[in-house]
Amino acid sequence: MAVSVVSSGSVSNNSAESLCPYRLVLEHLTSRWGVLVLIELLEGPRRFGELRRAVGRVSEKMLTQTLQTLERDGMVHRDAKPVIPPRVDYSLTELGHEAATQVRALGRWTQARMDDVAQARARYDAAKTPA
Amino acid sequence: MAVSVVSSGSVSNNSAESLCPYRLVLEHLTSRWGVLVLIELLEGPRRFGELRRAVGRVSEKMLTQTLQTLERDGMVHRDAKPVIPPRVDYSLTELGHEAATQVRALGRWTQARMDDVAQARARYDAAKTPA
DNA sequence: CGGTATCCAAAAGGATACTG
DNA sequence: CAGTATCCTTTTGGATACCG
Repeated sequence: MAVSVVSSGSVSNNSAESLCPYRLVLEHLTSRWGVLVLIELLEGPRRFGELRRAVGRVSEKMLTQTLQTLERDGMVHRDAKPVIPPRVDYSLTELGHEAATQVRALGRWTQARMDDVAQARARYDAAKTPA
Repeated sequence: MAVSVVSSGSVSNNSAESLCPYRLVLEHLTSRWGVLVLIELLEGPRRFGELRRAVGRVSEKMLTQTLQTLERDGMVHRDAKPVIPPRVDYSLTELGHEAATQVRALGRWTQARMDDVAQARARYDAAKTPA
């Protein structure tokens, strides 16, 4: 009856605030900036500034936060070189590589299906606004 | 240089507010309640109240919003029976079934890897708080 | 039952300034 | 360069009340 990823039921009712732990990790992987960081890192190691430019419009705060979360979850490896000026390289761990590959697959699937989505929306909107 | 899901680069810089369209759809699929609804519907059609109980602690507002978004994107089919009291069945479209399958796969992978994540976190936290 | 509408609290997110 | 700290705006989400 309830939603579970593993068996046929039960979401493992998230009491109040905290959802089941895996849900939190999943949200990190699929978060707005997490997705883009993972996909970019799939191309190879990147410096902080490179990621910033690659991702587009991220504030330093959010990129930092995203990277720290992914590092803590064991998805991203942070290599800070003790030089002046500072140089920090980020790369995927093996775990992160597995995750990123799946995230990218879902992203690609979505892109490939955007025409279907657009058509569905057109139908939906037309039905809603017949006037 | 920039993150793209399709080629080797470019996130397709999201100018300001709106991200590229596919990113929005991806966020619908991977949203807090979207994930749980898709996974539950993979088990079969569900009524509004059934989904509400299965997902756990969702407000009516959020479940309605989630279902409407997924319906508009063509992932979910809504079948409202004209009876008293009202009865509405939700089910996955073919598109939604494809999406849900991938979402569930990512969810399952995450669950299967939770031990690795926990260990990574323990290491990270230990390194941060050596005192 | 299956919603919609409104209001309010909480969290996410960005701009700016500053540091090692 | 790669952050951290602070402030403020925007978005998200829940509680409540009401409707068909």
